[in-house]
Amino acid sequence: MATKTGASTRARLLDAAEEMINRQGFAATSIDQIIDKVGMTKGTFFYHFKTKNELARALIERFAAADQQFLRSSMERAEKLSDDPLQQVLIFVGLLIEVGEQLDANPQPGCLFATYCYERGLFDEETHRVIADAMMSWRRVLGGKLRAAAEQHPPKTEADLDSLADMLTVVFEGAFVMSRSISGPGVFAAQLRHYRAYLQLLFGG
Amino acid sequence: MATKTGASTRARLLDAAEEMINRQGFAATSIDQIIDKVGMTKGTFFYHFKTKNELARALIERFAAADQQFLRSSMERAEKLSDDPLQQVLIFVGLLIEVGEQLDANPQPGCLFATYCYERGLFDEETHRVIADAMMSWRRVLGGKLRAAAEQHPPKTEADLDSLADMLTVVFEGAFVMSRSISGPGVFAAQLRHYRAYLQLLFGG
DNA sequence: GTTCTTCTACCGACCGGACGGTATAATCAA
DNA sequence: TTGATTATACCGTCCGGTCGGTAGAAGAAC
Repeated sequence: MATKTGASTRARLLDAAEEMINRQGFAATSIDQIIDKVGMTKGTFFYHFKTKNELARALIERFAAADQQFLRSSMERAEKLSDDPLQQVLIFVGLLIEVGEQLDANPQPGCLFATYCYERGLFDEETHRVIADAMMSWRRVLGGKLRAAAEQHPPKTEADLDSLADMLTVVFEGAFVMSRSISGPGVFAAQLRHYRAYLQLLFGG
Repeated sequence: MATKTGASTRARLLDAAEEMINRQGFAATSIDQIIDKVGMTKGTFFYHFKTKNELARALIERFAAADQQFLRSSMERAEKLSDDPLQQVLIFVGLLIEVGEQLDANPQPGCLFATYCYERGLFDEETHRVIADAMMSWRRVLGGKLRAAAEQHPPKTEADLDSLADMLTVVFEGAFVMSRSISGPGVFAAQLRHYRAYLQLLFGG
């Protein structure tokens, strides 16, 4: 069917672009390189994307959608496994540690959010907003849980719970930089375990 | 004096390049843009740097040297203020929090290490090694202190001290991403305070 | 059931300009 | 004079983007 091939062609372009942008950034990834990789022509590319920057937006929207779905499904899983908000958070971080272990097995894991934010000047406001919204929703979901947890388990130290929620994102993004810069085993898993240990110590275990 | 102007010319090129690379990345920063900004010509640029990638290496080496000096001087200051290794670490992180507050006042703070690692494919092995060495020396210096601290104050939980040292770098780099992506006050300071709180809880205080 | 039209999907030659880089002359202090 | 430094003009390549066109499926009309 016509529509089917069209959709898969678009997806293949997005896949190729994401992989190359991950390695060398957006500006250094030319349209020629992308179409060469998937064996298509320029006409095809510009049929699916009006400009290179529209590709960028489509990419980040796809990435953010997957990110959101992962956030929600992981939190739902955690909620099914315990009724205590603190335990839910710890299980949630535990699920992320599993993902971290997969990332650690990857040769060069990358996050499109970070890639874009280091070439920030190239993208428009709407693209920036997609990234900001994604991060804010992690803060909202995890922050809400942390507040519920704090009610039942008063923290040992005064701590701002929004920035504590942000810290998960911060650790994740920082781990990307470190795992790319130095070759060592288990960066993500180790860092996320520290974050979990902090939560355990803070809320008392 | 000839040498003097030469040196300052070179430095001005490096300054301009760093600022623009910070905003839009390396690939998207053209030599023409750099020389326009400082009001020079191409001949001048290529007298000082054989290629664009040599500029990249000079930039990262200058950045890494400053980073190293900051690491050593901060640790020395901390060592003068206390004899207890744990207190030294906590003071050290406290000094970083002060730096974090300055970064938070900045409109778009950036770290060249992270910028390069998100355009990794563009740089040669030696450039990568400069970054890896810098991160390793943070691990070495802070990790050493943490081991000394752990002897006198046994940690509440089993914790790998190298990755605990790495966590400072991780938090720092992650905070760059977050502070660029969402506009909110005090990202660096808040995140580094969480790191310090973790250390305090872990080693008991 | 064959003609005409329309639509999606794709192709590849081409354009102007920007890119990294070079060649070489001019300037100037010591 | 010499060597460090700066200016100007230029080169070939690659860049993002345009454009005219093709193939083929799906209707619609008769």
